[in-house]
Amino acid sequence: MKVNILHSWELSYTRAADLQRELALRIIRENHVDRHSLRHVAGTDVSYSRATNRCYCGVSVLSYPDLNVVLEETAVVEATFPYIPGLLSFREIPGLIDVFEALRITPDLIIVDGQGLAHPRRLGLACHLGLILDIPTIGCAKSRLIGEHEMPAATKGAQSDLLDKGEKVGVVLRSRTGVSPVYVSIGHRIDLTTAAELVLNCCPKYRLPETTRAAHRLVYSLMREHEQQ
DNA sequence: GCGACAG
DNA sequence: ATCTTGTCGC
Repeated sequence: MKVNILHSWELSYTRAADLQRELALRIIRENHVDRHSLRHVAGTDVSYSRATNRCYCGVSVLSYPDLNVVLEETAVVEATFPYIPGLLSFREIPGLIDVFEALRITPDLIIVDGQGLAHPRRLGLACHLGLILDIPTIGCAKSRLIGEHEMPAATKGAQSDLLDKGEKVGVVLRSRTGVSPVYVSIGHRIDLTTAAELVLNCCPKYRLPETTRAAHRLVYSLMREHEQQ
């Protein structure tokens, strides 16, 4: 599919942070997802090899609402940008761009493994990727980057607000009864209520969305065969 | 200065 | 994320 690169990926911390504040102004917080015409939901993930300094990137496209894998694509690139909290997208997106350029389907929605709006400058990985692909995205992270919240009830579906400086930037969602919650925030072209609802619909059995689980299996097995471990 | 800190 | 086996609990 077509990808708008938007900018360079070799930046200093200050330049990258400035760029994030600038790009954040372009994020569309209104819902553009029609849950009734939703057919293809994608999940992305990246695995790293400490030994070879390589990134294994992948996307799994699943049918919705039955959640079966219909198409997958991968890419292997050298890691250039280091992991810096708040700048994750500069580390992971270059490889993901390769993946989406090779993908023969344009997903209706992407659930990203990381934060969206729940970011210090309101441009987490999900927002950044959504802008570049111009596709609705949701950030679904396994742990917190910023914000305060109470713990939601232990029952699946329970949620509590994630607040940062008084702004509601996401929800802490119990995607499965009795396990630690996930952090959901909007990426691009969707609203928080719809985002939480769709993430829940993608978690019929486990804590993480089936999209994320499929993408994780994809890149992890790819790394294993490439590294011969 | 100190602690926090997606993957 | 990765380094790594078994083990506690529903």
